[in-house]
Amino acid sequence: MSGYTHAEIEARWQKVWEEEKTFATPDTIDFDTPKFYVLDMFPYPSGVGLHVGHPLGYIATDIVARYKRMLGFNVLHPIGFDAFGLPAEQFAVEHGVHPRVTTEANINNMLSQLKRLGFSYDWDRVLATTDTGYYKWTQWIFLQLYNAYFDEVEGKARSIETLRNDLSAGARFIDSEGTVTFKPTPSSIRWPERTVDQQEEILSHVRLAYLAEVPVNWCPGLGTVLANEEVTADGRSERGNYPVFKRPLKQWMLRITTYSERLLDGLDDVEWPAPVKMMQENWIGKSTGARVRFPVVGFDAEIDVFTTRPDTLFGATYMVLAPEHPLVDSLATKDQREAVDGYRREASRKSDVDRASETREKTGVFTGGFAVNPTNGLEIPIWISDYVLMGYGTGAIMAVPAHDSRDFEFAQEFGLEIRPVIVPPMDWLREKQTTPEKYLEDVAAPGEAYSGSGIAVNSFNDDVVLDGLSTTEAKNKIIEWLEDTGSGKAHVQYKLRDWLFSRQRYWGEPFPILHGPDGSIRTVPEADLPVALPPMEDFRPEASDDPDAPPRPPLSRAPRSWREIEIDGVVYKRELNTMPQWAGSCWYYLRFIDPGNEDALVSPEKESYWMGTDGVDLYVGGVEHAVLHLLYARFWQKVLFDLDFVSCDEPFGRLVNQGYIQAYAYRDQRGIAVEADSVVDQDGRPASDVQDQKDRSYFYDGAPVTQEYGKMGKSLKNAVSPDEICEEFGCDTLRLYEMYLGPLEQSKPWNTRDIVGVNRFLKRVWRNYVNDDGSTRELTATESDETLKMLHGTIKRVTDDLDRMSFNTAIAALIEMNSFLMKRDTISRPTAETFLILLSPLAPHIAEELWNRFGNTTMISSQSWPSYDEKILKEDSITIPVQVNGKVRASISIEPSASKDDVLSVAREHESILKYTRDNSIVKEIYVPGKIVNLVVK
RNA sequence: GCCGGGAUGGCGGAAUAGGUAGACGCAACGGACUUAAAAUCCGUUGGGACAUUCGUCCCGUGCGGGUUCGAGUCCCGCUCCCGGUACCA
Repeated sequence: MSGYTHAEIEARWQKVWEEEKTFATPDTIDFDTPKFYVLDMFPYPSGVGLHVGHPLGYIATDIVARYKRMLGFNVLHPIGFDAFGLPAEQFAVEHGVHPRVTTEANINNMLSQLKRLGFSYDWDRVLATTDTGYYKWTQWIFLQLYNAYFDEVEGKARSIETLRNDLSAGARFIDSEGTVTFKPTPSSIRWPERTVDQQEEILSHVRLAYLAEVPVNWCPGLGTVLANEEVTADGRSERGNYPVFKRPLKQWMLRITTYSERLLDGLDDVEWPAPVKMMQENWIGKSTGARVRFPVVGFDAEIDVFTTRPDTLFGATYMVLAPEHPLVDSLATKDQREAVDGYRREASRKSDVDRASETREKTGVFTGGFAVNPTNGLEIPIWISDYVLMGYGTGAIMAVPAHDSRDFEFAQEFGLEIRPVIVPPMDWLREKQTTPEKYLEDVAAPGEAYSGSGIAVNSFNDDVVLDGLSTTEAKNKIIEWLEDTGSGKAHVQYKLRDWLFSRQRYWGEPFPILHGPDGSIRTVPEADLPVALPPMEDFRPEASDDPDAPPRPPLSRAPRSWREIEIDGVVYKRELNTMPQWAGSCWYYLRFIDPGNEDALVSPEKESYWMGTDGVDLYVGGVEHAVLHLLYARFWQKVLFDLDFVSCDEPFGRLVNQGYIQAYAYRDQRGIAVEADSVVDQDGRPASDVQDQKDRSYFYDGAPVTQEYGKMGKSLKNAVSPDEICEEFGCDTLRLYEMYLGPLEQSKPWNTRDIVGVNRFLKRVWRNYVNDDGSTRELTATESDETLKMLHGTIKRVTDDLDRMSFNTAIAALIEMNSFLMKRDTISRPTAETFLILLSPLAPHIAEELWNRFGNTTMISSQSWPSYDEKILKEDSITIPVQVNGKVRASISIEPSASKDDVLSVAREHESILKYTRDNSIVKEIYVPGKIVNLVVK
């Protein structure tokens, strides 16, 4: 046997690595050695198996893990499964098998696929969110959330117990809405005078986990409610694409909004891709401005609005409430009642899909009521319109049509007053072919609102004058006035909403919560955790086409012995909702550190070593988790940090998003995707051989098809399985190919045809060291200077490239070195072995095999990463280009240490240069040492 | 609309600090070996002009300007593509 038999080699070493636990991270470890925690985003154990796009990130992290081990780091490189939740459950429902069974089968299938790729995970740490030993601690964290609140005074979470003590002792004060303050305020209540039940009711307003009746995203198609993050822009479920309706339901919520500012601030401290930071920033959506109260004419009520432009208050000529606003009912006058009710009915019937799909034409109805503009005392009409959303701010706005495009459109539609209070800058006025005077006279003439900054005008009353002030100055001044007069105050508004945490599904973590007959809530004692999912034959959700049908969680059909529990003679009912998919993935990176711990979610010593101050050192995953998982996990981490369970505030210090693997796909005349595998061109050649060439037309089963290009997957029928590639070329080839495709972060096309390139490389490596008869090549003891130079140059290149995760260029360097070595008559043992070490993180099996054939009894992975010698890399002479007027005209050979004058005189004397300088004079001479000479002639 | 990211040969990509654009691989073409094919090896390969030869010159990193001795890289203005978001007051 002499050829490169990848199948046999790879199977053998995978077996050895697994049996000898080569890559297991010992439980007791030297904490003085620097650590490196490299993590892949938690995969779902999907039923359809992996395609070649999935392992892209895993290959990258595996290379880094192997590289860092050789550099002497303690490396933690675990893998596990996010196995609860909709995908697993939908798969189970579709196949009519219990999710426990399908989940287990899918995990085993995926584990064997991952093992076949030669990954150096610590297989002893594999976990799944569905393990009772795991979700015990998910439930435990929920209890911590329930028993904590966000203390505005300290800017961090504290336990409810501490708050109770502080309230009794007068160290904190609270109002009926749950605002906690350090000093008493007029609205603070007398805590000790309240009954325990009343106190509990007030505390429910501050707990980080709370039960509330709120308008939620109800998805009858899935039989469950969904988080905002799980609903697409066109109002459908991200999973399954079912319509989603707004509807009020009593649900568990997590008060993530209290962490808005911390979640925003923390982004400054992490090394993440800019787009992900941006998406989180936008999702949190911070706006600064003011809240202003407008008294309602005729009865004792005020409309509270939020505005980012309090400097335009004098220009508020009407108000608009969301149709669902609670004040609407009392505001509507007899004359307008019918119109108002009609509009509200219509608005409530519209799902978000309808609202989005309609043209943005403004609709609305006058309520008949008026409010008073607190700045100038003018009575302004109150309207309702669906362009004001109940879910943002206060659900009401002051309309400044002159300086807000939405208000402008609305005012134009209904003939409302438009009052200019800002003079736009001259540039804008010129563009609109107008002047300040003409603009103030007819503000609607430009056809749009001016919403930028400018100089305030028409803005004064007896106490305050804004006229002449810039927008920033005017804002400050009017806020001061609002606060003095009590009509408003500075306010920061966030777009982020609290996290809806209940799902009406079976396949999730049960809540450790009991409901008393009087409506009281009781937590399951820690000692009784986990609350295990009851085994159920019929676990299906009650899906329905009727958006008004009541949600019936599957657990309501669990045996009474599970649903009800008697404590001290009182019968409590268990919470029947389950936690959402994201719960388990919020903290799995902590459990990997100490997966078997039965006494704590993680031991503090191990946690502080592996998480340190910056958390996971390298986290690789898809950009699709930019807001959902990454925001939720950061939130939980911060709560656990505040409560002293973990040692760092941000869980993922460095994040890298891998790009998608894309591939050509083909659709028939009806627009239906056909198997890309079976498409041929006009000459009958497989499409995969010619797909990037010009003048090709494609056929499937004799009928013409059109070519497109997109993310590899089921829907486009263009998936390629890693199993096929491993079988034909070996997983070392697959690993190299996926990395050689281009930068990790970039999306790039899969081209099965190109794989032969890296496969040829590995075969050449093999032939270079293994003779035709299967014997190993004779290696010499000493090395030529030329080869040494090549070797050290390659060490430098590969090291630098791996440090910046530029795997494609590292492979190119190895290819170049191998091609160089193939041409040498002799190779020394150190050269050959060093080459294999450099190759081993990328193509571990062939490296281990050749290492072994050289007679080594140790594992190649236990070797130290080689270092290079700058002295060897130093050249005796280097070739540098000589430019004339910036164009290369010659190259000269110089000593690297040559002086500027020497180099320039050589350059000037060069035959090809004289041509250009003979008839001209040199006006400037530039020499960048070791790089270039440029002569400027005239 | 707004906010990000990007555009380099036939294709994937390289150029890390403003310093020889196109490393490395694929495909293509020519050649060697072979009865033949596969495999393997060698050579050519951004476009164009000139040259019998060594070669010489011009153009070229989406488009138009600019800064600089010198720009794929920096600045200004566009075009197109991809992603996110969408009446967020």
